[in-house]
Amino acid sequence: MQERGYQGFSFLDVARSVGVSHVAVHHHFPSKADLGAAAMADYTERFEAQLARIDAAKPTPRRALEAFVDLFSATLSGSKRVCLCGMLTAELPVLPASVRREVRRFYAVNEEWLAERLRELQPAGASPNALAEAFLALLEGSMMTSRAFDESTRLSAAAAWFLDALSSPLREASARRR
Amino acid sequence: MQERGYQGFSFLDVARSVGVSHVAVHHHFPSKADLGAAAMADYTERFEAQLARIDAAKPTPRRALEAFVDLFSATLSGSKRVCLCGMLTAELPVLPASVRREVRRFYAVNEEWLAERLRELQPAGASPNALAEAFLALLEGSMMTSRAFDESTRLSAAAAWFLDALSSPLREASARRR
DNA sequence: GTCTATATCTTGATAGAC
DNA sequence: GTCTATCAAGATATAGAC
Repeated sequence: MQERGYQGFSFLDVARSVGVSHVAVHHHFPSKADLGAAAMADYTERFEAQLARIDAAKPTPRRALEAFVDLFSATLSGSKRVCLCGMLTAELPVLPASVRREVRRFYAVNEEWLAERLRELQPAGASPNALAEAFLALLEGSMMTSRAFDESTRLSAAAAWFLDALSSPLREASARRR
Repeated sequence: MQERGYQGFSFLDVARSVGVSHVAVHHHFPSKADLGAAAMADYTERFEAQLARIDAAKPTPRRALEAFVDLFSATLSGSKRVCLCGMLTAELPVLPASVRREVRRFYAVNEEWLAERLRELQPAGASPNALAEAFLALLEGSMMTSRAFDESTRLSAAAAWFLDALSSPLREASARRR
């Protein structure tokens, strides 16, 4: 699903990767919507666990955001896989409602986490919520182009620029002056 | 293709929208790869024409970039369509080589145009090429989330933030000081 | 839980008539 | 250029045995 999308994977693909018949997969996930929603829900759950792991280290907001970027870099490195949520977002109009719901939940969870860190980092700038949305969109987008060109620098460079623009003390001064 | 992707559209869809049999479509575009590559090539060509239209007005670099953003906003407004290139980028691993080639050409054309405007705007900052890549990724990514949440503000807010962060005089000062 | 067998549908693609 | 007819393949899904 992360490589070829919801429309691009089949029960047979899953079955082969596990070494069973495709009927066995149907037994656990009756419909493709069930399978897709379960995969997305599991993905979000794992992501939440890693967010908790980041928080546990009590990092500065800036370091927390860098660790967040690393989650995306790790997914991308050495594979054709991008963030499952980014992949499914592109296919949203064709997704069953249950899968769509899980995709939106991923955004809710991550944008909330990001907004909290951004609030600590730059309380006087643009709305933390808007910044969180833009940052996540940038990560998802640059992840796609990174894969398309097989250049992992696209993701890391874009993220670095964003964080740099954010935490520049001059920019904070500019925000305060408004 | 802009709504459901390369995998999500069929010859029958195209045929119905034109009012002919799907065989007639095969006559003009023998294979699906031919159809996909032609669509992407046509899309890039139209985009190039609009870039030329922007240039013809001799705008400031900042205004030119804003006009570029408007091209994306216009595509998004009131439909479920996103940029064809963004859509196909997500599906890149499953695309025929001929289609993939056209997708990459879209990036080459637009990133070059953007880099030129960014070079005029902020010669001392981060590499214009890297900024162009990040900006395009941000636009493609926020276009996806705009559609996913039916909130056109996501695209416009993200673009505005980027341009604002770029052209801040304080940021230019910061760049000069390095 | 897993299998074989089967049903049904859609898709990309071709043959050949008009 | 368009049509009807047809094909082969793959996908989702179910029935029923083990």
